[in-house]
Amino acid sequence: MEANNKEGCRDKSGNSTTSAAIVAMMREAQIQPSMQRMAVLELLAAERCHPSAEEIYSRLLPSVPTLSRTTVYNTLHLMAEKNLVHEIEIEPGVTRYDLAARPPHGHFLCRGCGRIFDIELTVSPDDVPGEFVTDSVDVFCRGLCPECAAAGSAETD
Amino acid sequence: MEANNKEGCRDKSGNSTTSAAIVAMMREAQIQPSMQRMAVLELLAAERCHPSAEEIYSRLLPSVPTLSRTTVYNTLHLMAEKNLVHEIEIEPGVTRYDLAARPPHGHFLCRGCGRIFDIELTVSPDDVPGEFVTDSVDVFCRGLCPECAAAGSAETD
DNA sequence: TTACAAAGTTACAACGATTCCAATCATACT
DNA sequence: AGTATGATTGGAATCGTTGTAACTTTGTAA
Repeated sequence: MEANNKEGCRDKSGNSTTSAAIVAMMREAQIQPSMQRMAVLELLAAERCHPSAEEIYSRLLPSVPTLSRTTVYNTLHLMAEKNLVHEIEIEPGVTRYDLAARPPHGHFLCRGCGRIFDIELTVSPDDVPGEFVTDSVDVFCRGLCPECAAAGSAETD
Repeated sequence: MEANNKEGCRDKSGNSTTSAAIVAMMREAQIQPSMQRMAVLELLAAERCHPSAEEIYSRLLPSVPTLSRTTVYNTLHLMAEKNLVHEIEIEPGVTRYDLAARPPHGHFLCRGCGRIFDIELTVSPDDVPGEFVTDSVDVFCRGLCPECAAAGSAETD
């Protein structure tokens, strides 16, 4: 893939969640709010860039120098199990994470810049035909984001 | 995951595609029809079990003993690029493959038996909101297949 | 305050899917 | 035949993730 997403997460949404809210979320999910776990959840709540475990780890390392990769993985697995986060496997080889406490939405992977966007597009479990018992439905789209599409068509003009 | 899919692919659809048809598909996609590539595409056309690269490799090995894993990967990448096959990343850590020459459909991963089912549920690229240029949309569902759901509810009866 | 159990964290080894690479082989065109 | 091009091969290397055993922290009760 020549796409690059190295610039990191641009989408720092202004709504920074307070530590109190973070702790409340974890208590509700029956998860002990340790420092490390709070750091992970806080990162996920503050930014909307669907980071991978590795990205979470390296982004947290400066402020939590003794942090271990294993702890990040343990934490994310625990939170996924307790439905605090969703796992997103839109790219081969990496699992990305998204706060579950958001309105349901689809995801769009841009093949230009490699970024992943939230889009308002969902499918209801009720739409699944047949006698399936459906826990969840994910919608993954691929193509060009508005920016890259504009840049691409500008080039060929 | 305690789910098992070891039994392999049950869904041998009767419609075995002729070698001639296989070759035609490849010619159309501008792919040289080598023995190895034909074997891969033939397997994909004959069975509807969404095999992984490893599964394709080990299933082909008896009849093509000198086959290399790398060739399987090369072939699948090439065919994906030429839109002869689709990559399905419904499970973490493995890419599965599906013949592209089928009516579009969604996929359902059963957490009971681990099998992947085709379901009649798709989303049109036109439904993606905003200025995105959408190449493809995948719908991935998780839950229990009819068999496992029945077995589960029978247990608790 | 000490003691102890339970839970959480850590570093590192191990694993599996995939990719990389250099060598070999097959094919088609002079 | 000779050569260029593309396909195939096997093995090493990479990368995300998981497993493991030791260590640290926390909570609780003497």
